[in-house]
Order: sequence, then C-alpha cells, then structure tokens
Amino acid sequence: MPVHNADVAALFEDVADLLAIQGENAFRIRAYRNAARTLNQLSRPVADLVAAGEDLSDLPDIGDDLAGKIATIVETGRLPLYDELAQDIPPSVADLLRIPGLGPKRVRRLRDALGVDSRAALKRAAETGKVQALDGFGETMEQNILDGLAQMSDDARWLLARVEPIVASLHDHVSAHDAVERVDAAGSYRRRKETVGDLDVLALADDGPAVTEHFAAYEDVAETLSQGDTRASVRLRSGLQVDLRVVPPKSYGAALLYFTGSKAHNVALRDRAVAAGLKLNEYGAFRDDTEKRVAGTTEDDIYDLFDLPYIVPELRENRGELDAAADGTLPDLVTRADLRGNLHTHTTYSDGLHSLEEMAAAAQTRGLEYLAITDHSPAVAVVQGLDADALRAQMDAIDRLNEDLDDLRVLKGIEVDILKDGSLDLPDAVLADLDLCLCALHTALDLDEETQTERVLRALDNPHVHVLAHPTGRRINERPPIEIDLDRVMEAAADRGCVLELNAQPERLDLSDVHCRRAKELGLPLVIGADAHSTDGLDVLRYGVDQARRGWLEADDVLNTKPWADIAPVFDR
DNA sequence: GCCGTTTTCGGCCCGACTGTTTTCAGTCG
Repeated sequence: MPVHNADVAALFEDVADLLAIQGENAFRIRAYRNAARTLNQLSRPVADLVAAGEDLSDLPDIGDDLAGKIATIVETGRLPLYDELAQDIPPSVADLLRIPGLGPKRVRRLRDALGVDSRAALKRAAETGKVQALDGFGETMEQNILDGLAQMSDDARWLLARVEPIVASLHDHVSAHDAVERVDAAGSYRRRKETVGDLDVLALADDGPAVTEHFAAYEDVAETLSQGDTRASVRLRSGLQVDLRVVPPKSYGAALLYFTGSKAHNVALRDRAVAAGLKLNEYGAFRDDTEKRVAGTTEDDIYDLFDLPYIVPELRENRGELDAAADGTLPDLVTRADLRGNLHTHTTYSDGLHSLEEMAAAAQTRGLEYLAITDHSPAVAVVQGLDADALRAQMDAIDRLNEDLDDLRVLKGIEVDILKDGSLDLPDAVLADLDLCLCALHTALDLDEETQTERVLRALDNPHVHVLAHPTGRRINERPPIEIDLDRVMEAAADRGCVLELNAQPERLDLSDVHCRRAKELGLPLVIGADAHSTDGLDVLRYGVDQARRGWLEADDVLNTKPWADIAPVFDR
C-alpha cells in the first residue's frame, strides 16, 4: 500500500498529541506539528521523493531526524516512536484532546487520577461527579465536557457555499449597530477555502462591549459560548460557531491580517517581523525597542513594512507566497471575469433540470461566449443517459439552436462514463463527431490505486477524449477521493494532449488546491467546469475560480479563459 | 526537533478568555 503524505502527516500529529500528554518539551511537539503541516502542503507524494533518493531535510521544518522517520514510514508503514508512545497512551486517550476545553494537561490528569481512558469512561466519570472533584476542574468544566462529548458526532466542516448566505445575514445584523463602521468575515472563509470550520468575523468599532452585546443578541444565536469586551463567541441555530472580534481603526488592518490567517502564514510573517526587530500582533506592528506602533491600519501597510506587495487571502497558506512576494513573482491569479465559457453542462436530455434552450439563455445572461452541453452516457444508471442515437439527435438540436444564436456558441459534447475496464460507454464513431468529450468515473470507485490509475490511463488513451472530469470523485464530507496516482494521470494527460477538469461544484471542488498547483508545476492546463445541472448551476463557476486561485493558477493555466477557437486546436489530438 | 545576513547553541508567536483561582494555569486560535 502506498503511503500518502496525509498518512505521514497524521502520524506526526498523533505523535505530537502523545508527546503533549506525556508533558514533553513544547518545542519538540511543535516540530512534529510543523512537519505535518509541511507534508500536508507538499504537492508531490513524499513516497516518490524517498524513492527518488531526494534529501527530505531540504523541506521546510524537516531536519535529519524527521527525514529519517519519514523514510521509515514510507518504507515500513510504521513509526517505532509512535508504537512505543501508544503503548503508554492508547489512541482513545489522545482522542479526548478533541473535546473543547480539554488539552494535554487535563487529559493527563483525568487518566492519572481517574483512570479515564476513553470517551465512554470520561462520560461515566463526568456523570458521576468525579471530574468536578478533581484539582483544576470544577462543576462548569464537568458540564462543558458532557456538552462537548454530545456535540462530537457532528464536527464536519461547512461547505463554503453553505456558509455564504449565513455570512450575508450576519453581516447585515452586525453592521446595523450604530458604532460599527465596517464588518469583514475573515478566517478560512476569506481565504476561500473549500470548507469552513467556524466563522471569524471582525467589526470595526470603538465601543467593544456594546458591539459584542449586540452580536450575542442576533436572532439566530442558539448559545453564547463566551462574551468579553472585545470578543464574543456564539453557536448559531444552524450549528455554525461564530467568533466576533471588535477592533478599533488603528488596529483594523493588523487584526484583519491576523484573523484571516492562515496561522502558518501569520507565523511566517511574524518570523520576518522578529528578524526585522519588530513585534507583530493583532493590534499592529511595533518596534521591539521603543514599543512604537509602525503599522496596523491596513494590511497593505503591514506587508509594506516588510517590502512585500499585498498578498491576496487565497495565497496566505505559507506555501511559498512570502518568498514569491519578496521576489516579485507572485502569480497574477485567474478571476471569474477571465472565464469565457463553461465546458460541463447537463440538460433535460439526461439529469439536468433545464432544457438545452434554457441553459443556452442562462449562459448568455452570464456573458459566456461558449457552452458545452455534456450530458451523461447510458452507464450512469440513476439517470437516463444518452446512447449514440439520442446523442446524435441532441447534436442536431444543437446545430439548429446555434443557427439562432449570435453571441453564444453551443458546443456538442458528452460526459461519457469510463467503464470498469477503462473503455468508454459510447462508440468512437459518435465521439469523433463531437466538439468536446469529457470522460468521468461514476462507478467502481473502490478499486485499488494501481487498477484505478490504469483504468483512467486507458480511457485517456482514447484519442477522442479531451477532458477527465472530477478526477478524484470526492464529495466533501460524504465520499473520500478515489485511490489514484494523480501524478501519473497528470503526466499522461499532458503527454496525450488532454487536460483535467477542476469541477466547480461546491461539494466536489475536484481537483483540490494542492492538485491544481501540481498540475501547473507539470505544465498541464485545467478547465474549470460548472457541472451545471440547472441554469443557476452555472453560478458555481466562481467557487471553481476560488479554488484555482488557491492553487496559484493564472488565466493562462485555465483553458476556458481563452476563446473556443484557441482551445479547439489544443484538443485536436 | 528545527534553525541560523547577530547564532551550530539557545532560542522557538502571542494575547484573550475561562474557570478555578486569589494571582494564574490551561486552552484556544
């Protein structure tokens, strides 16, 4: 079984948790967490680097020791240090760290004093009042633990698209207070991450207590978790946790930067501050010696302090954006306005909600120059897919429609299923007459990596195929990505003159930001596809653009920023 | 355990809030 970067990262995180419970040196613990972060953000499989004999200690936050441990994990699938630690502290104890309010110290005390070694044991101890009797615990803490245990089942992150309307109404509520001059949702929401854990909201105002009070009185608040003079934290009826910070003007830029994150970006920026004799926190940037404030009103001022240009939130992940900013090599990121067409659209011919004509009209309304109609082929059993005859009939209908359209070209396409053996669900003869052929997996998603990769490569061998749609098949919070060697797939696609799709549906966003960046490194362009099943479905393109931006993509890296006349030759295999 | 344009040793981001305290430890982000 190949060892994935996320596996190694998770193992390091587990080691960090166990060391923390043991009371180890905090910096050693952080070293494991930093290394885990590096691994999670690495665009290449670390197993490949090991196989190629590359020096892993060249990677940030990975020295000789951890490089050796990574090699051991890749080669054996195990880490002796972890096995050793887990003998003392079983995973079910480390799991207790996930309960809000419980950190390593308290988990350790629960175990040592009460023998608590699992969630079930903790629940029993709390219910019988044993926890509150413990040093450093109390009645409130005991209740918080019981609440936390009850809440743990539904801790999935929220889809960005689902949080947007919540942000809009919350923004209205907070803005309505007289003292509030400006409101921003920061955090991973502002970085346009595909999912949001909780929401960080900033309000520009001088009267903190009044604003946190007003915030806690929002009609959708189910529970106030904490409330102070400058901060408040609530859980909404929807279950989403929202943290509000009230900030005065002179600190607003520093606070926006701080609470937008990512944490890794902030830490890296503060490293630069320390090196420059400055202190950077959410109130501003200050001279170390004189404590004098030198920036803080805007984010621009703070980046400027380090001779850096403004870095957009989507790039703030400490994945090289600070160095790129210093070198003047930040990417000129793709925007929604750059997109000229959509290459993934369904209609009533298969499982779409709207007709060919309605979809074409919706594309025109949105200013698109071209729209590829790509209904399903027969193998997708849950919908009525198009067989060769039905597809030919649709092609005729598209020809007729195009005669009536001036500023939109409707393209004849298909989303053809890749069958289990890698062959396609429609004959070559009909595929050959299309403008665009997407291929995609919808069945047999559980094959092992080697088999799945070979299956997809065989599909890409078909000279009529242009695009591999939603390449990993994941559905966020519902279905994990398939096992597939994407590096091989991307290289094969580049060889064969086809491309991969970045599917823009909010629950897919498939490829991930890291994969988008890898495609760019390999010189493989992508297409951003709405996979629209209705007229409104075309509006999700912007989520695809968000993801592409997080993957450092520029307009040139995305094929459907170009006129169709420029794309067609690319697809002429 | 990592890292170095002051350093190969001695640092390592830092402040708010809570709960259990009576001056602060632990947790969180």
